[in-house]
Amino acid sequence: MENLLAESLHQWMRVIMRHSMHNFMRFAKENNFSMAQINALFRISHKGACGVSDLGDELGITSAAASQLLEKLVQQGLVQRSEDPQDRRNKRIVLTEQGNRILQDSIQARQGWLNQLAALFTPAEQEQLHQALQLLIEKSKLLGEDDADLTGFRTLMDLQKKSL
Amino acid sequence: MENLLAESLHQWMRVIMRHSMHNFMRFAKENNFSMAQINALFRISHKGACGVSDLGDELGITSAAASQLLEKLVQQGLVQRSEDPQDRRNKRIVLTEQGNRILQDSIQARQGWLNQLAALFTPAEQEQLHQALQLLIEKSKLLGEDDADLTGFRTLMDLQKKSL
DNA sequence: CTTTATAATTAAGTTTGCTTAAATATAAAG
DNA sequence: CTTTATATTTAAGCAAACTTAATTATAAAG
Repeated sequence: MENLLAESLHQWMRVIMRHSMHNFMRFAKENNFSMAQINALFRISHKGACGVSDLGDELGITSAAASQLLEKLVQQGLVQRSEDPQDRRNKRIVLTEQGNRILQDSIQARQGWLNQLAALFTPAEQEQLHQALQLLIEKSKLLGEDDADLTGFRTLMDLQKKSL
Repeated sequence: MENLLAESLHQWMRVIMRHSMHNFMRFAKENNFSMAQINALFRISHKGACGVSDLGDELGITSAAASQLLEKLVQQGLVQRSEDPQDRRNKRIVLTEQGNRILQDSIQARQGWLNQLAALFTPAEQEQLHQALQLLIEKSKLLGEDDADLTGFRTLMDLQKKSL
């Protein structure tokens, strides 16, 4: 790795993944949610009120699939689906209070350990780390969500093609 | 939130997830891997040589399911499955060179943006952030992987039960 | 008004990822 | 040796999450 900070960031990411994913998946399983469903709750929460096709695009599935997914979430009382009064072809999708609670619980399941971690530091260290993280968070806002093709897709797809 | 650092950590986690997950899932989809498969590659890489049932436990599935999952990975040339000479009931599961390459590519897809982020800082900032992250990584080692029930499962399950 | 376009849903069928139960092979114990 | 236990695989079947195609409802354009 060319860059010391980049290396640290990658290392930290591995730590996060190892600690978080197991609990998160256990949470999903024990409460009978699919990853797709929880993912949908996240996206709905993040986008605010949005339409069915929008959500499908967001999740990378067809609008038909999104509609079906939503139907279940509505039946479970996690999502409210109402007509858009402006254009009645559209639906407005929002989380119910309960849906938001489930989302929060899933976040807690995934990152509850961060609270324990934070408690391990002295107040001075906490202050220093807090500032460092704020710096990272600030700069992250300059980055778009999609990395076009800096991600190594091409090489992999070539590789796959040859191996088939 | 009671703690400033904990709050920053949660916030930073949200940033990481938002940036990483979309690219990661797109990677999986475009290259025709399921999450289960990539997850398996991770676990195999992390545990080193291990048996089929071990892997199943790790992934939270039956050994039959693990066997089937592995069969596909073997056919794709990503995993090598050989007899354990010590106890020939056991299989030794290891990544092939190609399997490891796919794993690395998937990591790149997920965290390639971290390189861009790192490049946004001055050398002095990079040094400061590097040290902060190393502090976090160090302390993380003191934490177990499972959080027992600090994760809020109980409250959620009660809630679910009532709503059914 | 009639046509065309758009948003969501429904229907039908496929694939995937699991499960349990049965089969196979090896090891360990009596 | 025979029995019992363990590790993996195979077989059969099920449920979830998609897909495409058809349907319904509304909006916008001619």
